[in-house]
Amino acid sequence: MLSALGMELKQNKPFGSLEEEAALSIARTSAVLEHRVSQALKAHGLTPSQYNVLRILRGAGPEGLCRNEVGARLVTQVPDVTRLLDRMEDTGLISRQRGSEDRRYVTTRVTSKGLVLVDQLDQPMRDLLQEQLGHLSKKSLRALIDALAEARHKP
Amino acid sequence: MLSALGMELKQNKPFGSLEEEAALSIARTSAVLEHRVSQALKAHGLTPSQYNVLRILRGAGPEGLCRNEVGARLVTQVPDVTRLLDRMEDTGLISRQRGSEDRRYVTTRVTSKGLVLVDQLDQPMRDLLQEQLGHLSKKSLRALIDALAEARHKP
DNA sequence: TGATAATAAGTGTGTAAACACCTATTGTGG
DNA sequence: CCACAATAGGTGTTTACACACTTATTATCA
Repeated sequence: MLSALGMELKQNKPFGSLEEEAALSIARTSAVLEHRVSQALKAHGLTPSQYNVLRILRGAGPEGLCRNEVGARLVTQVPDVTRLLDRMEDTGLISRQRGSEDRRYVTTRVTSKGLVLVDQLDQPMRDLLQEQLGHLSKKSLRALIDALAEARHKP
Repeated sequence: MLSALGMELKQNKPFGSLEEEAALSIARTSAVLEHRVSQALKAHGLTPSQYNVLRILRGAGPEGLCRNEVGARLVTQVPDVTRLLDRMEDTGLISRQRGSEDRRYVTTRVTSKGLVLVDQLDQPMRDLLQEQLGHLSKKSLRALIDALAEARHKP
């Protein structure tokens, strides 16, 4: 008997191990969920990373954050935060200001335009999340979150 | 008290919902795992998608598969399978042959060079998988796989 | 049978990712 | 104090992604 994922990928041989099936399940699920999010954000001219930045900067408040802090808080690491922020500055969603005491730092802040956009996206994103994962029980979600945390933290 | 993921992302406010935490956990875990795989494959000049193609074509055997079938079996969908295969044909890992009965089809097969490479990668990839997920119990893995399958299949 | 739909594959183009390398500024120890 | 490491940020370039559009071939059915 084939696993659910095996059938999805038209695979006609079983997985080599539970670990392999888990790894592929994680990758597959992430891709499926992110694709939907990406589609929803595209209507507003945002990529998932850009949306993530907006949320991070909204959370940081008026003091803003330096580039590396933004990068560290991204759910999905991107190695080129500079140009990610460049693009967002070009579209007026964020502003950047070179520090005065320590001139190495550049403080990044969300603009009012960016704030309006991210606020406006809260409800649709919540709805999308409910549509995607709302059918899972609290217990399933908890188990999922815990198992994933365990997977990320090697002993 | 903060969740584990919350601390990882230096987030100072709790998640809005369990669903949100689950979605971010999935994305985060997938990114972390794939990054390691990507690093390991880079030494052999492969991307994760290319490695996936090699495994798919090895599984398909000598009859090969047409482009769309390869695309359908990819764990992470890519909208441009043609050029993914182009690059692999350029590096001699796969071969392509226009069909004779139905000339719309192009059959893609793994070459002996590609086969050697993918065979050679089996053990290192198994080792990496064990390193990443080997510390999870069978029960945890099963729970994870099941919860992810549930997440992918909306009611 | 012949217009038309459906299927398979490929192309063009703008955008973003990935990686190594470079510049500017500040902190530190001899 | 000054060489030098450390930190913060940016640049250049190659490669890959994503989307819409196009071509080629076969199936369908009025």
